[in-house]
Amino acid sequence: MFEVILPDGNKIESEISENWLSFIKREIGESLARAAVAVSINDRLVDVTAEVESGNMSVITMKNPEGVAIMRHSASHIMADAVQKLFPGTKVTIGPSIENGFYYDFDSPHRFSVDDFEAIEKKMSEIVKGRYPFMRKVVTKEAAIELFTKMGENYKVEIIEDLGEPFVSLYYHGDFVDLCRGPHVPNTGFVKAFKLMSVAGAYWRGDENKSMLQRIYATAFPNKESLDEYLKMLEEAKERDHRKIGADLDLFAFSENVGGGLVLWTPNGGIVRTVIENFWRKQHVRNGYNLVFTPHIGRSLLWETSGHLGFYKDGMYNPMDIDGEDYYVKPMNCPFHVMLYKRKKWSYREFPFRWAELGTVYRYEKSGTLNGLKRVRGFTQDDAHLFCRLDQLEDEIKRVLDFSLFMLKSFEFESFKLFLSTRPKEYVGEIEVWNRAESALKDVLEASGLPWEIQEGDGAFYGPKIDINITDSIGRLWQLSTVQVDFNLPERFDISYTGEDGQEHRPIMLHRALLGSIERFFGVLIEHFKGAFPMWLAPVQVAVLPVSEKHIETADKLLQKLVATGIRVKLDDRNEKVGYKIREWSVQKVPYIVVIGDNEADLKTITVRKRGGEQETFATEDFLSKLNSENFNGVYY
RNA sequence: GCUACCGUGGCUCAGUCGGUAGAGCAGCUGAUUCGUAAUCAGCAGGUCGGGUGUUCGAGUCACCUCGGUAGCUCCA
Repeated sequence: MFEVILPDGNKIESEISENWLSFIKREIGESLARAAVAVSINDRLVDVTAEVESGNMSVITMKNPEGVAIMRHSASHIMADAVQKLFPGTKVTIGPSIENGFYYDFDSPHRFSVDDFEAIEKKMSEIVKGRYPFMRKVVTKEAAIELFTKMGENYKVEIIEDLGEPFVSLYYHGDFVDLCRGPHVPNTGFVKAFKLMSVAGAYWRGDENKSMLQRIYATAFPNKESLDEYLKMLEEAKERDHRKIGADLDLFAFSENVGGGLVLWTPNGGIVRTVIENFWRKQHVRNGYNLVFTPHIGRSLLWETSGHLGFYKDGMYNPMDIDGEDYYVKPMNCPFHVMLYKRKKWSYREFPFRWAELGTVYRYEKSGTLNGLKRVRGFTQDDAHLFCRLDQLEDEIKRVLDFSLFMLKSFEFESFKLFLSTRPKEYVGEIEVWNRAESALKDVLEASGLPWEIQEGDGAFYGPKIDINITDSIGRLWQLSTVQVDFNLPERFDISYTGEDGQEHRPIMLHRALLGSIERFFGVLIEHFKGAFPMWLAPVQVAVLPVSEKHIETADKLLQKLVATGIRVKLDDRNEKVGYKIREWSVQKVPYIVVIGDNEADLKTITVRKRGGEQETFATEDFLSKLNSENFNGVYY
């Protein structure tokens, strides 16, 4: 006797021993039975061919994310099957579903390349067309080891041995068999739309000391339409790639003569950065911060005390010898800010301190990890360190969070997700202080009303933290802001203040960055706006185009007015047709283009072409004041 | 750092089986003086990322190296 409770609360009783498929068909409906890819029973996913059991049950179809993941996992088996049929001698390892697709890692004498994809996809289609049922078989560990040993699948054998389970499950489809926990779709015909994406190396078990396997990335969707939609989104992301736009709009550059991961800011990128930084400084002063500056290098003693030389030496560049002393290029600004603190004795009355710096730091990143502006070796943190009393902590965190959201919103990021990382296994400081800090952070998160998640044990050893992620204009998540509590550095540098009681107390230190690094932030901004910066950030805000030579004088008058208003404007007096110039400035994504011809001879009114092509005629003075307000009166220029 | 792939004038790309490089755009010069996404003509520009080797001969093959790309590992 089975009692199956459906999601709507209905209870179905059944005496029949059968599999879920026939149960669903009889008790719920045939169409659902056809669509079912798996069954969730008591929050456990099983095959539709599994035996009916009692509990809370729901049918998983491709409409559920789990259903799609199961289908992708099945697709990875099909891909492994196809690859093994086409390339004998290929050994299989693992092939999970991942976000937006799946992969399978192979060990093969054959070097896979995109040229193989067509053949593999064709073979996969054949397997799909065969509608081979996925069949689960539970065998003993020994039997499985014997089977895979005979097949020469030593990676599978290794997995089974490490599992340490007496029984393992195998999945068959056609003549292919793989060790697998399941579940899988009922048959290969459920995989309807798939595409191989790329091939890359991956270490066996993610261990860089183990052998390198060949990973084939692929994706699969419930139908062709959603696959195409996904491929289109990838296209869109590619078009937005800040490296491409950065070159097209001449925003930044790299030079192999300078070195990998070292950014050259061009005049165009330089002005954007200047505007961002001026805005940043202004807002920091408004928000009760003091601006400080510290050197790029410091003596080894500083880094010994901070612990960087102990823990993060690999990320630091080799020291330079100055008068027989080792000096290091800074990978972080904090030790300098601590030294600013240590220059005198402080009273509890003086807290909190908020010291901010756009500090350029250098860190050794492995060459393979460098990526445009997103991952570089020299970058500028929009850093600040706060020193406060424990009783001020919550307030300060709240201020940072509010400030951070204000900054991000100013750059037209609208959607946020927050993460709280808590105490890891290895930590410094007292547990009560940790608890108090964590609960302060939690309270702030609760009060924010924004979506947040806890990442248990993910904090740094020196303190808990909050990270703020933004969603960009095509839905990608980027981590920008971070606030970290630090119990470690105050201890290491032995900093203190005199309390109300006349005793020395240890202050709490906070590290925080709002934009993260200016370089990375710029990269994210470029992709967010697809290079079409809002007017206040655009390198060139207005282009003035005289129709012919005789209009240059008038155009120049307008130019002078704009310059006087603090607008970044370019006069294009080249001997070219208007259409040609329009095209060039449009491609450069300039917010406003003004054509000056006979109609504008007196400059009373001008016709403005906005980005996107729309035209509007303004009284010149009105246009100037519109620009002025959009440009925040030029205060950030 | 590891694996795979890529590297031809400022940019995008062509270059067959190894026989000492070709186009468009950009640039320059000249003509044209023109109303909202490319006017016409001419000129100049590269020794093929760098190095070594194989060969009578290498952009084309091999090895090394630098840079980049996709991942893996890492990311205080």
